[in-house]
Amino acid sequence: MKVIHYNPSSLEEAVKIIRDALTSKKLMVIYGCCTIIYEGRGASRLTQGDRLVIVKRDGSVLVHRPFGYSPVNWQPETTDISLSVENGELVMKALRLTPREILEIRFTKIYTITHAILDDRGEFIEYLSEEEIRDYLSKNPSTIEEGLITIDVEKRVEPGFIDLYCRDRNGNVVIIEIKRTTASKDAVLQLKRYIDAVKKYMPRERIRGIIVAPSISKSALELTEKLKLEYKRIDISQIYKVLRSRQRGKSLLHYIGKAKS
Amino acid sequence: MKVIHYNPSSLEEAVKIIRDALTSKKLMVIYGCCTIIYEGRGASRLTQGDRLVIVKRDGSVLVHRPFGYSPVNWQPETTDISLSVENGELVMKALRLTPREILEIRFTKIYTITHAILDDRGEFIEYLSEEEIRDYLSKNPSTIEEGLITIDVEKRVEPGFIDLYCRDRNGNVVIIEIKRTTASKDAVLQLKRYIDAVKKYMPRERIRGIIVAPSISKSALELTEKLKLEYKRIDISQIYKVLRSRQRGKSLLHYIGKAKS
DNA sequence: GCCTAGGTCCCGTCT
DNA sequence: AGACGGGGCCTAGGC
Repeated sequence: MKVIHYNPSSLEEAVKIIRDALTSKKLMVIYGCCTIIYEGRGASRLTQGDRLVIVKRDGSVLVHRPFGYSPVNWQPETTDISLSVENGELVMKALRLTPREILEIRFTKIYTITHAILDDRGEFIEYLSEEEIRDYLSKNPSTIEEGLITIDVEKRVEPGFIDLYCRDRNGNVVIIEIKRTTASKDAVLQLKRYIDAVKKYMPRERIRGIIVAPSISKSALELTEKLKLEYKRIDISQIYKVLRSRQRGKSLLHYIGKAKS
Repeated sequence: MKVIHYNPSSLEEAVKIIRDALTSKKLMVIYGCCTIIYEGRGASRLTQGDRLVIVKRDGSVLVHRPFGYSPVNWQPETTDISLSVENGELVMKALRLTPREILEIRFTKIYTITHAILDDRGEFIEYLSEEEIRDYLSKNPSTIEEGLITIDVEKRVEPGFIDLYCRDRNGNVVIIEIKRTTASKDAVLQLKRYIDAVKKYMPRERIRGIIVAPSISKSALELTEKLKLEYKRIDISQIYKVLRSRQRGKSLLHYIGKAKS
């Protein structure tokens, strides 16, 4: 990777450098003093100050202030970035079509521009996404309850997708909603919706519903009881350990996340 | 703003530069080749590649790949960033305490480091947040329906907060749920929960529920009808114009967002 | 294109 | 500290 670094002496020069970087699809970082206008789903103004502006090769634009995780303004993947100099300001406009939104960055001063082509073909591997936990539990339903049998995974019903559609040792239908983190009231209501939908098709069957999560909020647990649903705690780090031991070679650090039950 | 730019010739030199920038609370941008390990609420690995790493003065860390809005790995506001050189790699560890999470960036090569103190005291002004729309509608309930009177705003009931608690021209209680963008099924269910909660206290009254939004999804509209609720479209750009005309001096661009009804 | 659901969501706010 | 809801959420997947 070769990083090229400029201290443009004028905004006109900066325009040339930025235009070059855009056409050659480089990643670009600008330190500059700017004001920002955004209009689209919402609308905002940011008065003058020093910021870091990042333009990526797919046209995504990020404006960062000196603190905080989130960009103060942004545009995800724009096809259309225009540049001009107006009234002594370098104006960069990033237009997005759906939804129709415009981000306008007006630089009064550009301190430095760096750009480079990043050679990034790295593989991103995620462990213990909800999907992975669902896969594990669908193959090991006894983790949830002895005698449970998985009938369907991600079963489509009217309101959405049922994580696990099972039957218990007594032959009852059991609908399972999995959460990777603390289950909230929303999760319980989601489960209730699925049960109501399934009940329509089997009005005479007893249908159980279980929230499966490492922890649950107090009000969510109350709601669970009120709606005659169940909550089953699972140990994520336990699943993690089992999966790790099966994937020898992929050595992982000790799992440090701990959720309360 | 003074941006300082380095091309460190060794990882040891890079450590010194980064440590300096950290202690003087600067914003720092690193172009480097690295692998990344994250463990916390989830866990991930990213194999080797060129990336942009940003460290802000509050200790937030962002790792960006050459495309996309989202950082591939991150840490929002860490108190503890440690640096070392191990086996020919510069290791930066950012630790967060609640939730307990660790981000480990292992650089095999650092191309450039820039850092600066950004003087950013700009004011960020947002227009038409849900709160602003709610304020407007509470003062102008006839926008929703002729004869409507606002009784309470953000009224606390068991499941949460009712946006607007009103009475119509016939004296019926009207519960209003406002959405700034397309209303989803969740919004409709939220409204239903509020109505059910209020019905407990006034079992004999007729209680109407209205979803107020610039647009609504097809299935949400069906659910609205099924639950005998109502949907009222509002024109955000109209409210925008009225508010703009009242705030003379704050000239705004023409509102470009258009949501379907 | 719309809609649904997840996310290391982040973030503010309130208890 | 947990809990709850909003966000220009973003992003992936289905239809």
